Amino acid sequence: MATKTKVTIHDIAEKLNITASTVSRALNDNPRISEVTKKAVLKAAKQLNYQPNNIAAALRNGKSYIIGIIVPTADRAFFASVVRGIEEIANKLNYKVIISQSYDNYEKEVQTIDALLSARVDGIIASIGKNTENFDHFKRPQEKGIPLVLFDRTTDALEVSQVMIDDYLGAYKVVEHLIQQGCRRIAHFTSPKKVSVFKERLRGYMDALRDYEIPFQEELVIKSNLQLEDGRSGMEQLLQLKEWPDAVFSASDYGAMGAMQVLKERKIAVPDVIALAGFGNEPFTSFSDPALTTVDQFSLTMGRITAELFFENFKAGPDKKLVPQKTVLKPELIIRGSSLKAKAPTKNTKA
Amino acid sequence: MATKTKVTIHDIAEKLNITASTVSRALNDNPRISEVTKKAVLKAAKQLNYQPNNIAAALRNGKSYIIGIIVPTADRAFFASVVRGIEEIANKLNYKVIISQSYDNYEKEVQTIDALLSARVDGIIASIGKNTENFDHFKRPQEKGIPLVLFDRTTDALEVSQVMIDDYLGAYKVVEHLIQQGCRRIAHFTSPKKVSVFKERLRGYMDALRDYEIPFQEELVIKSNLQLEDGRSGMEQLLQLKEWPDAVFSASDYGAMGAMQVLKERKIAVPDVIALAGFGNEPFTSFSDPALTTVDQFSLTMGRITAELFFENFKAGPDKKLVPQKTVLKPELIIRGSSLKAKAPTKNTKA
DNA sequence: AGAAACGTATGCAATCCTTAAACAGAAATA
DNA sequence: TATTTCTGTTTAAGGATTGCATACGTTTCT
Repeated sequence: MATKTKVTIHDIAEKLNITASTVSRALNDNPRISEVTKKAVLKAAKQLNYQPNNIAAALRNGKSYIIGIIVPTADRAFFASVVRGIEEIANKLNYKVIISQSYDNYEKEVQTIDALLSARVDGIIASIGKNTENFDHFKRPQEKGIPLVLFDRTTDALEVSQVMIDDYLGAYKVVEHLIQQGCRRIAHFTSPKKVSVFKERLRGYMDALRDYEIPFQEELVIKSNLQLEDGRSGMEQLLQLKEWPDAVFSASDYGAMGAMQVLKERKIAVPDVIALAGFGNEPFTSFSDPALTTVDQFSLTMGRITAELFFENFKAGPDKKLVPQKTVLKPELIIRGSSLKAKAPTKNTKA
Repeated sequence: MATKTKVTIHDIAEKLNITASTVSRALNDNPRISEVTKKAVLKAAKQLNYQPNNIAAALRNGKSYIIGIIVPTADRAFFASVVRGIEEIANKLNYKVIISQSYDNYEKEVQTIDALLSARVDGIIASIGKNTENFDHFKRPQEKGIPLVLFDRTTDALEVSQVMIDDYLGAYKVVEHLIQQGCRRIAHFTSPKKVSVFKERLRGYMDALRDYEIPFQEELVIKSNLQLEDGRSGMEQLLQLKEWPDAVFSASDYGAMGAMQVLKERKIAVPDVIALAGFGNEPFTSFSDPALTTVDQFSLTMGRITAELFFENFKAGPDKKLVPQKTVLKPELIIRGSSLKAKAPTKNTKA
């Protein structure tokens, strides 16, 4: 009972012989309404099984309490964690999140921005797709006064706040570690795409080599999509070289795992003959044998920080032309068996 | 330029000296509007940089084109995949998805339902939290005419459509496989929670034992939260028994991995001394050494099917008191090294 | 004492933007 | 001429919010 079709504040008003505006104020705990009335309203609302209509409120207020998230795909551990972190913070502030996937597809990304704007989200948090080279669509939210924050896959071509990890540093640390383990011929799996994270990792790789006076060898850099299969074929390719590498640093954990599979199949010892390291600290990296040395990206933290930064900017108001903030998280090198040569000391190991 | 504050259909109407309703119809490709007018409207809309206001449309139509998803957590591989599958289908139909996490917390789950109803979602797709034992809050959407579909963690206490895998069958197959490998003392990791999936897996385990005339042993069933740590302690516990088990079937992959870690540390051969099997086909299961035998749940497919079922019900209309459909997907046993004894034939292996 | 001033609690009416039913004028057809 | 057909217009929601107005009781001042 008491569950007719749609109950509105007018129904509550009618029941109590007051007006809808009073009901509205009472429900919003407006100080202009007496305690007595508030209580009566609350009680009647419950009795009638009233459900607030956020849509109507959003129309009136110009605020939907929804923020949009755009990720290439929702089911990669990294993005899933970031989404979780964002939702966690948003939820605390009574915001809801709409999630959309671009599938690394440029057109879809453009459409998605448009759809989110039409949905009247109060802001957008995004990670740019791999194939995106023109960023004009990311300017549209700001033109409309909708704040935008980018994470991980960002670009400096836009004047927006962004949160990322120091991919350069992470890569540098990996390569430095491999060198300290005695490796001198270190291969690198990277992506041909113009994605900042991969460019940075490559830069870190090259700089570490340079700093340790190891010559850069073109033939040791393999460009691919960095998936498991690419790791396999990349490794095969490296094994064709007259001189094998003594380590492979893949810009993605998947690539490293592919390489590990090939090496195991061929009974090539990891890490003793060829050491391996990945990037991302995907859950599976700790379960392989040997466990994979990798770089943790603090994905959950990144999600939280991104959301916090977003809401900070947000509170400042759309008028305040605030300077875009760039937050760079320090990655952590996770040293595991795949790169730990026999005599080297175990340190910094993490499950 | 052309980007003032907010452009509405009235601005377009004014510019063209027609009325807003005509503009609205033109934008919606209503046949009652002439081609000439439509083109003019479209052109003006572009010129003015018009962005449709879905909120206003939703208020008017009583349809938001948003569906809500409730999952315990967004960053478990299984749920992340399901979410991806749902979003994929929803997106094709021009729906957006709001994602909320219940964190397996009952109160939060209740609140979330309420928040989604207030947000005026057109429907809800949910997986029930582990600690939920009262399902009244799931009745509310239907009272309000908002369709609800459950997946994976479902309940028969509600008259709703649901999509799940045949957990019973999956578990049965695992245990049958272990028996065929020669195991006779098979332990099982399960959950103390009243979650259907775990109860079904336990039932499958027991029935397989019974069918093969292996006595059920209370001491071999370990109840825990099924995480990595629980798998470790569960394994430790089993190793205290006077007589060790010769196989462990964990209702979750994490539990199985924990067990594997302990066995490796103690140099107990897997699978020769103790075979292992998990459930879920988490990505990491194929990377461990030995790779973990498990059950694939077709999470992505489950997401897609759930969404399709949802939209099917949806199109039928809220009035049609349609009989709730129960879709049960067949799981696939993925046999890998952790359960394959030396002499047994390799079959059905999958990366 | 009478009136102005003030504070409290609420009502009134407009607004947010889009849509659809009902209606209307002009051209086309019977 | 009467009736459709086309193409729009008028008008009224849809539900919540808010600036301004109002009603009433109390305090303060002359």
